[in-house]
Amino acid sequence: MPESQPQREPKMSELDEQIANRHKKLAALKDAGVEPYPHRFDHDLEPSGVQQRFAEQSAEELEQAALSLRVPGRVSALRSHGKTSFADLWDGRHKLQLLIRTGELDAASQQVFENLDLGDYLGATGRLMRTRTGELTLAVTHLVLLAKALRPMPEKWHGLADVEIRYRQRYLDLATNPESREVFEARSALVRGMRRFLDDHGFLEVETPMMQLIPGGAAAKPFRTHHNALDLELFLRIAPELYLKRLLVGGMHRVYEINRNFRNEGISTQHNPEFTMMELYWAYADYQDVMKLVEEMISHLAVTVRGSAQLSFRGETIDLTPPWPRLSIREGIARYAELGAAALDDPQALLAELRRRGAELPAIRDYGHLLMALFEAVVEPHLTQPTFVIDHPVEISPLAKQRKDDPRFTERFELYIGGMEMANAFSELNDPALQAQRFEEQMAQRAGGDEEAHSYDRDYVLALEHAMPPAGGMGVGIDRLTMLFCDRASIRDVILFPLMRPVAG
RNA sequence: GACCCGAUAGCUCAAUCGGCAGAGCAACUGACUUUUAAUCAGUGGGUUGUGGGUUCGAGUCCCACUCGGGUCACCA
Repeated sequence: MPESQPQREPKMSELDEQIANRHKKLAALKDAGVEPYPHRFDHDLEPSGVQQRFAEQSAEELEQAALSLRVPGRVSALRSHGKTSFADLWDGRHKLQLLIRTGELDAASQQVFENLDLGDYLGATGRLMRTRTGELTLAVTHLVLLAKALRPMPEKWHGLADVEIRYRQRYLDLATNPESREVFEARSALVRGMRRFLDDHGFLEVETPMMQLIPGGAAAKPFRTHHNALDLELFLRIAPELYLKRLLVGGMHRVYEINRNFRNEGISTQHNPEFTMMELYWAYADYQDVMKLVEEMISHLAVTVRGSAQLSFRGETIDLTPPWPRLSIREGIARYAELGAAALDDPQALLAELRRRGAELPAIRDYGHLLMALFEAVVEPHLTQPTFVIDHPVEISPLAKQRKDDPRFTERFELYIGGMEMANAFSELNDPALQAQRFEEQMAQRAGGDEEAHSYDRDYVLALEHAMPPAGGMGVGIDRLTMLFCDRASIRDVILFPLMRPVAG
């Protein structure tokens, strides 16, 4: 009597039981001489390719053609009707239905079929046909196992919804949620389109150091690392800027780089510690030229990647048709804070206005920092449609040229779209003495409590002393641009493996 | 870093006022020769994130912790 057996096995959890079942099938296959993880599979098309190529073929045309195809894919559904079964092969984008008549399979194929589980990779050989409901179907003559899945896949209908698992085990997200895969395909198309656009405009793609002695080119806290052989403290770059501008000195007059930057700061829906930036430098141009270039580039990419210059983002329609409005820092504040012209020039009035609004006060309270703090508090929330915010204060723009008509401000722009800062650009400062002076001012700010003030890079000043041509330069956040293009609220939805805290234990 | 919200079967989700922890898919057994979220009959599967507490009784209330999401701060 089974219930009287004292050594009865303890009950297995559901997951353990499913895994055990799959291991049993794996063992059965091995016993039958089936290789469960073969090295390769000669195939004609994946399911998407079959669907694409034969979409227009009628049942009669397929019957006449009597095409034999070899198609690989992951088994995503299994419908058994006794002697006839249907399986779906999935390639992450489309499925191809298999028709399997168990009586008509050879012995090896029969073994594979009897030990099949959802999630297994399969290679099917058969004749392409349409069922009486019109479904494009491969009538299988031979089956090979390409890889055995030892754990169950997420449920087929709802897919994987748990955001934590989607980020930690992105492969499950990609394997089950087509809309997630589409985001990363769009991201790839975006980067490809950007490279093509820049190449077509005579820009040369280059690579500059990711490990730097002095982390320059931006205001941010760096990650530290160490080179053993040289016993050297190094920093992961926060920006490639100063190296790319050294290339301008070297006569590479149109360069760009698309790669990762690393900033040791908080994580949010718009921030990942490593993120992708496109930076370009363009000799003999200034920030006005760069504005025209970037509005042309982004609107062009929207049309080629998304099919329209009008994008839906967070429930609003964003129109990327150029030209985009230019809004100076002071104009913006005057418009949205309704401060008089006199107050705009008066640090005390700016401080009073910040206090009145209960806004965060900057660590450094000079004119430029106060003006920017007020801008961020009152203007930024309004910047849904593409807007070039221009003419930033010199105190926060140590790498930019000053305006000739008002040296308190620089020839700089930040591009805002959908409330996100998408790009940052300026007419590049190339006067070595002035640059040295700006670095000095940054060091003073650092001493004054701003941990993220720029570092003094003497080697960069040395390069400028050899003459850097006048140039416009720009950085564009690729992740955020992808968020805009794909209407995603979080940067984690456009980065394949966002940084996550490890699970305890 | 602060605050708010969340975590239930492999997956997607229920569970009324604190009163026997459930469904669908998936798994397992069986039926079925054109289904496609196949269908039908049956079976198994839970330390309700972790650790405490209150209570006759906790998925539910309280405290702490872990992880995640969101907002703010910082920043691109």
